[in-house]
Amino acid sequence: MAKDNQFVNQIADIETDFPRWYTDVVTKTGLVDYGPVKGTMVIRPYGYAIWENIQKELDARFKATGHKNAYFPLLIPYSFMTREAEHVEGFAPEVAVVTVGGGEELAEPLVIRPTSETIFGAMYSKWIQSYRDLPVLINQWANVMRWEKTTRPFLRTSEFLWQEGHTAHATEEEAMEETMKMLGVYKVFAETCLAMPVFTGRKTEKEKFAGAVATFGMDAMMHDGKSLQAGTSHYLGQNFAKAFDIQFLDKDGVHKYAYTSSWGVSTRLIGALIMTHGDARGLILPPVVAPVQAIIVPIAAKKEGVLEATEALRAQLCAAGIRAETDTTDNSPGWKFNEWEMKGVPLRIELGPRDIEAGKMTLVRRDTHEKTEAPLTGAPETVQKLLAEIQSNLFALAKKRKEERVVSAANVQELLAGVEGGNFVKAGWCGCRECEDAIKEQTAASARVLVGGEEADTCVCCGKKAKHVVLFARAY
RNA sequence: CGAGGUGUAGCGCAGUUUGGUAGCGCGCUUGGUUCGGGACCAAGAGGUCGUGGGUUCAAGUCCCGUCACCUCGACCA
Repeated sequence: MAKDNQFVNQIADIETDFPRWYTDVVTKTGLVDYGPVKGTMVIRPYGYAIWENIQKELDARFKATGHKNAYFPLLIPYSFMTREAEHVEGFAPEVAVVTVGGGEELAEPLVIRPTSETIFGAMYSKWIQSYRDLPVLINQWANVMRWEKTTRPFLRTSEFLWQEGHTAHATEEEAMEETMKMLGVYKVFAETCLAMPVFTGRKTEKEKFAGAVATFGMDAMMHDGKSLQAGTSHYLGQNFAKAFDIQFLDKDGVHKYAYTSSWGVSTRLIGALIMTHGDARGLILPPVVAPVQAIIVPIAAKKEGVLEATEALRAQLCAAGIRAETDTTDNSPGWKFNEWEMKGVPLRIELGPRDIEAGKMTLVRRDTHEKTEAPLTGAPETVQKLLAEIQSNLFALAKKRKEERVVSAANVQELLAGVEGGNFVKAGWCGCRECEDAIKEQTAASARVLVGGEEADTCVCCGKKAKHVVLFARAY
């Protein structure tokens, strides 16, 4: 047994101090460090590897739906931002502006992109002439900068990495179909790769993207019952087409404005992952995106044959496509167990003289802590199977929590009680901004998504006839 | 920007009330013994106490200024 708990719990208690648990976990497990400029984060190799796995999975899905990758510039003329009225109003307060270049004051200031609708719009205007040029389906992997007032690693940083898809279509229907299709891609990705169940739906006007006709979002429930917006897909209508003059000559010989969409997910997904699956010991990473899927811990490493056996096993697992590593440091086994558990590695394989003699390995699951033994022969298949089980178990656990913690409310008091109990709250809403603001004021909860296919009688706030069923929650 | 809080070794902290040689734990270095849930022994290295000024024989400690960071609000992927 451990001598005491003093060193086991290097991280804050997850139940009583979740925000602190989160920052402890992201910094102490080597995912990130704080950058020298306030609000920026350095994503360290262990954290970046998660992002690479996310990229790989998403990119394959984008390609499969006909999208191509490209790269657009970081710097955007300030005037671009002002062409779409809502857009500039929404983003102006948080843009970083470059005013000097080469030691001289610039004639026109440049903004460091907070998002790229404007520059995509400017280029699409040049590229699109005919209906034959449509649709244009482009995605870019990039960094963006938004000068946020308060920041937290992954969840909100001044600079973050993301993917932004920008598409142009001949018709409203097609653009809307694209918007919904990509929201669906995000949802499937979140559930199958991140093992993270999500709520999807339309956002209210208040929560809408600046410049969009309609925004659809995907929100996930975090461990403490708060919501995190994990992805968005916007139907932009002709707003940006008109602002940037994206016109095409249609089959009927008439010049028409294109209909555009944009959609994105960011490194915030990593934060979402952590806040969805963590426990008192630290991170739990779903196998699909875990940088290390199986960590091999040699026991009595100096004894003859142990290191040879662990290396043989590692090579065998890696050859089968499993991300396996061996911890060959001279820390004690107990130290390694705790360290790798904190880092969220889904499966630990202990290999010591006893195992080797018996031709076995000892397996310990991160999600259930269940310890089993299995023969060394056929190790890759055994490990693959276990990893798949862990992946689906994580999803099942998160889904169960998600379903248990949605309650209904008939009035603001119930809504308040619901969110204070760490729940998402379903309630009727009349659709007016005043009620939405009043609810935020009184409960600190905001409208996450409009729930489709359900009806309510009265508004939870004013009691008038309800137009929508809304999922309310406190949000990060 | 409004309200609170914190700055002392890489990390976490004590010391500040009542001024008097700069401390503790972890980590780090070297050597040895260990290894199935955060091992042990021994010897080391490491600090302009955020910063500027003031009071004093003497300031981590008292006074004034200033900066940074954290938490909670307003804003947001």
